[in-house]
Amino acid sequence: MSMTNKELADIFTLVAQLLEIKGEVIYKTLAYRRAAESITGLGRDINDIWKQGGQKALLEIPGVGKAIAEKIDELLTTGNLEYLEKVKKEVPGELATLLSIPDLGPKKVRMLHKELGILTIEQLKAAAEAGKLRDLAGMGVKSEAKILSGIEALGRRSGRLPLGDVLPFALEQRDWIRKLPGVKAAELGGSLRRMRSTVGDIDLLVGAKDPAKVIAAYISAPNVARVMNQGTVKSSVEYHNGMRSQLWVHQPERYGTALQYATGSKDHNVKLREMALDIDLSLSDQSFERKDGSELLCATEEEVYKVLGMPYIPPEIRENSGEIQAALAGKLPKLIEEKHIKAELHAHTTWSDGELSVLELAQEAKKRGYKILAITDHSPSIGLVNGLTFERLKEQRKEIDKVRKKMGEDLLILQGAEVEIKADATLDYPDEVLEWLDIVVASLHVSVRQPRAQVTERLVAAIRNPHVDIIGHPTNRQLPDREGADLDMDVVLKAAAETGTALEINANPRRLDLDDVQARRAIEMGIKLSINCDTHTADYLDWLHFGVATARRGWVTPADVINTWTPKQLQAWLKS
DNA sequence: GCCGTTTTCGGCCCGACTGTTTTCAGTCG
Repeated sequence: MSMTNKELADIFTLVAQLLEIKGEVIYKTLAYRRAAESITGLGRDINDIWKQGGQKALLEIPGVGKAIAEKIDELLTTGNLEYLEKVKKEVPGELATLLSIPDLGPKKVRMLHKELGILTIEQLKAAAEAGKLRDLAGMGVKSEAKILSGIEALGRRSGRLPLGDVLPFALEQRDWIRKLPGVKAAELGGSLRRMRSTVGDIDLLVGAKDPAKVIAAYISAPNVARVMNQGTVKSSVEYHNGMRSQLWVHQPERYGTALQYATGSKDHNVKLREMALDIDLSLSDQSFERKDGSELLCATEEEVYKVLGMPYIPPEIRENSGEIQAALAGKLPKLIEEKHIKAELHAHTTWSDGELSVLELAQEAKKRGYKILAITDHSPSIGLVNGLTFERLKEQRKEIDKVRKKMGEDLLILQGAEVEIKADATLDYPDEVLEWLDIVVASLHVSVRQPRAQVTERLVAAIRNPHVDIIGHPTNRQLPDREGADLDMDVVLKAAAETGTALEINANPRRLDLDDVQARRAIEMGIKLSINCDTHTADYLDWLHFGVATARRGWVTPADVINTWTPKQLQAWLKS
């Protein structure tokens, strides 16, 4: 029985939800949740760990102990989990879906089932409309209405959005708040600040002397559709575009603990709080509180980490995945920054489906301080994008030569191609053409749904071709919904490590492919990465920061990325 | 159910807001 990490994690999440509804001790449900999250973020196929080391190897996964290891073993062996079936006899599995309704938690779900026999969202809706909920213990007219509007909201909202869809709007809101009178500081928090590839709500954190004034302005902003919560410390709103934000306001002298808290991740924060307790301090978004009740205030995040004996940890890696240990040991990586990038190595022109001429693209690259630009138009097998035949490649070279003369020494222009890895695992150009090019990016666009072994073998064949320098957007995923190819990443990474082929982090916020977890594994294996915008118009180059952020989340340093190299270094690497 | 340079047993993060209570429970982040 083969199961993906996600399928496995979903099962443990379901177990956690049902146990919660059942009223099991919270720490047990927490344990299942932690295990589920850990398996999701593992970055490697759990089947491989299991096949190689059996149940014992599974214990190496954080949050997985004896009991859960046994259950993983059972699931991978039989595809079933007896324990889950047992739990379902006590708590019907359907009840878990009710938890997706806002403001409806395990306790209320249990009561709704016990008192009214409600199992599904439809039944709940009918009961609420019939006014049957208001008489239940602890409920009233308002909670009834809230549940109804929550059910409606479920249909409207589609969960997490791609980072690229949210960040520009969120930054506008942040900057608007920064200009409010009395605001000393304002920053994004949560998964946005950590630059996760998808985000839920917008978290805003403000330092100001008069919180009431800030909150009043926030909830009455012109783009606010409705106020969801309103308090003296925090409030939340929904905007007309359907996005939601929540805002915390703290005194400026407490801004450090508050921002640290609001940034998360939750697991990272829990770890910090545990560490604080070890030195008799209780850490909250307000302060460090001593045993005698006195407070230690932090106006900056740096101070928070200093109190705990650590250097500042960049938000992108605050996931409790080793960063705290690294910080304590003085071994935090010096993460890559946008300014380190000196090359765009994946760009399309009007010769295929780009909108800029070779000259215009070169001028854009120079404007942004780049030293190297690779023109990598499509190969011919993808009909729609006007891919180039060898004849047209030769014509294109003439134009590139002209632009080279014009740009002079300032910009090294390489003629390359984004060559299609075809469904039969061959490349769309013969070796003679690939050799003739200065640089070759090979990518998957078609037949991505092939079975795992087949699609993996396709990619490995491309990696092993000596003329291929970079694998573009390796999985071809599209956020938020289209899953990438079902690659055996262990095999892919091993091949890339052996051949010295670079793997791309595509900076398009709909792609971010490789993802952060895969990128981290890649560099641990010594694989070089290439961060590219896959430029089709000038705007694409503005996406670089998304690619850099994904790399930072993967602990990537400038030395891991070929786009940081000088022209000389890059040319030497291409020759080798 | 997991976990351990003060523990293999006894812990396991902290606070705000809402709606229902008349001092609190549930939910959320």
